[in-house]
Amino acid sequence: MPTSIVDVAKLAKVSISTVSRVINRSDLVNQRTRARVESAIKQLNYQPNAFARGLMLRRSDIVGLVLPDLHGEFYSEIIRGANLKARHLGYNLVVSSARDGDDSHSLLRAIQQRALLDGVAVMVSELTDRIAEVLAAFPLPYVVLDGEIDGTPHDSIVIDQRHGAVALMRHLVGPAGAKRIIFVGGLATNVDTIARLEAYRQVLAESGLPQEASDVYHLDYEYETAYRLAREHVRAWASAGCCVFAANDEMAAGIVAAASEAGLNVPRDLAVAGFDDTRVARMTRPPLTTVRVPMAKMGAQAMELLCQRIADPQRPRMQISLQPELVVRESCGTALRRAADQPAPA
Amino acid sequence: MPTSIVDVAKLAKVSISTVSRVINRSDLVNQRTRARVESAIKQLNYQPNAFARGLMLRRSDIVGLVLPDLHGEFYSEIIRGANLKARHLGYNLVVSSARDGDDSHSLLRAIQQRALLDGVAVMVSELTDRIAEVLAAFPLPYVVLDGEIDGTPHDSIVIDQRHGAVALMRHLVGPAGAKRIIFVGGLATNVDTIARLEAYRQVLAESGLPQEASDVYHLDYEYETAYRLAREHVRAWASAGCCVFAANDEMAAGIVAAASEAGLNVPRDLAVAGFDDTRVARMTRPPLTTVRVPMAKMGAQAMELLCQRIADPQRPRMQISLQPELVVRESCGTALRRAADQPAPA
DNA sequence: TGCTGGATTGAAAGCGATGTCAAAGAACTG
DNA sequence: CAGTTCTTTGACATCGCTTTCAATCCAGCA
Repeated sequence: MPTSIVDVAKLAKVSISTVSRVINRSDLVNQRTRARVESAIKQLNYQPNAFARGLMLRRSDIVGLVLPDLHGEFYSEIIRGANLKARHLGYNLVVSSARDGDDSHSLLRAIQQRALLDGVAVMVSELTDRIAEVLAAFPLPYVVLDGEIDGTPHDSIVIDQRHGAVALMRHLVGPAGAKRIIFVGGLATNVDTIARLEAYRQVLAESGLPQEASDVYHLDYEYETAYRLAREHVRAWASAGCCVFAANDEMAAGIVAAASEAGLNVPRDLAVAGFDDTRVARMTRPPLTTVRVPMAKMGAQAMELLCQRIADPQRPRMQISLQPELVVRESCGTALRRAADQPAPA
Repeated sequence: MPTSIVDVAKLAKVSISTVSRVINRSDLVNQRTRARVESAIKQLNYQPNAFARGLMLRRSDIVGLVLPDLHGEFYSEIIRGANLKARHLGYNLVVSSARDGDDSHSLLRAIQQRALLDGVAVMVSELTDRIAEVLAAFPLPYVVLDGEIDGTPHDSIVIDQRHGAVALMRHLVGPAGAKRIIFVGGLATNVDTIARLEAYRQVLAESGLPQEASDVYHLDYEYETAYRLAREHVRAWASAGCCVFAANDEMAAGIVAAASEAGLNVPRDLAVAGFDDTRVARMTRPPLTTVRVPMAKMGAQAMELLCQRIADPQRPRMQISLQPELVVRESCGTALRRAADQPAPA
């Protein structure tokens, strides 16, 4: 029922080839003919059929971004960066989330089955063997976001978490002058927690601070949980001259809240640091010292890499590593300050 | 280069018609033949070409969701609800954001131009004439999210903000016992702010509380701004027996923080209410009384409506109105409590 | 044996675009 | 004016699938 190229051709009294040329801005069509065709197109409100077009061209100029979940700022930052870059590169971006009653495996399959995309960037919460397997047989150009840092056989963008966490820890033992550091992380199996915990241990070791197993807590990345834990410990921590390194900003915020309620002054009595530099980091009093993970950049780089792969499927795989950045705010007692209160550059 | 239906047919020694039947689970193909074809498909790792398929079927089973922006929890909630529902209805959902160097108009155009979608749900920050015009000429089934409540010529889902704000205000003047209410909103031109402010005025009027122009502040929905404002006023507000109605949770959180710092007890000295019931609402001490906007539901309803429209393009337009829900937590002094601390049902 | 009819299968006609190639004029050269 | 080139146009094959529609096979039946 919708108008096709044939209708336009008829109305303009030309062949479909000519119409096609006009659409694709080929320059071998006469000015007057072009005008006639264009007016016919307008008159019929004609839109080329994308399926037919894609069938011939074998491309849609659309790339996908699959995230494990759409909650949280990380993801919207990634999307923002990816979107912008994709558009610069001449692609449209569509986003899909994997969770919600469906695991990433089956999502990949869905996309794979009816791929109308030229490529996808996938971020998975865990790069399991199953998923790796699916990817290996993936019929589409793809890149992996935040994959493993060591020789995966995929194009990927990785964040050097370890590096960021080390920087933060060094700040705590250095300028912030911690005598003892409490680590509050997520589950012990969580890859992010693992990386951050390793950095924690490394810096404690290299600076000769005490490493007590009881200084490490494994929670669930939630505000409320950290708040409850802190309520029981803040006084003890404060009197022991501790700093707290929370593995994300939300937990750090919960700890700051508990400390304030206990009448402690952050950072004087208890310094607290977070991780991720999400919106919450600026929503505590005082705002949090944290580590900014360059999410927007990650999205952008992913698109860049993806488009290179689309352009040249033979190109050898690449891994790009991104460095997080230490953001010093008032929650860790120090004179150091940085012009870091602006949103990350796109 | 990728395998096509012809390759499968050859390998299985059947015609492409038969392969097609197997793919589409037609039941008029012999068991043994089917098995042969299926094994060939597996062996070749064959995936039907989605363009060719779409060209014939005139559908892709993919629907789109276009949001003005992907920041914030609203959006992820909408996406969550929409995703789930879309899948139930047999569609895949892709999401696109409109902002970021591109206005929604041009995004719509992009989608429109190369539509591979069966339909879209669009949410625009402002339903300007320009956009309405684009929509009117839209060649695809679509629904509008959070459009205007009065007779737009589109299928749309609207949230009855007014209703929610009235419920909250009545709670403040009733159980919370406010003598005077401060309104902290966004820009005076913002549609959300306008609706909430109207409710504010209405309830003040009906309950005979004072309406001072100076009790209404127009900020920018940001935590920091509200915090700064509150720092100057909280003591005065508290001693006047005020409640604060902030037009979103972030500003409410900023106000709570300022009050706590000033040594005031929330809610005893100053009651504060927010709006939206975002994650932040549970990240203040005490947690915020607020209004939950049923975002997930909105997404789901949008998909439902969209799919109905796709199924029957002739169906008359529909408007669906969704009611927000008052969520009472400790930030407004009251004995009233509700089982409202769980995440919204999907 | 010859027919009817159900179960399978294949041949071929699109779907709506792109792109190749040749044809038709127009313009230019000798 | 014939021959050559350039510009502009149209015919038609093609992409990979779905979907008639007809053909084939074989059982059942008179």
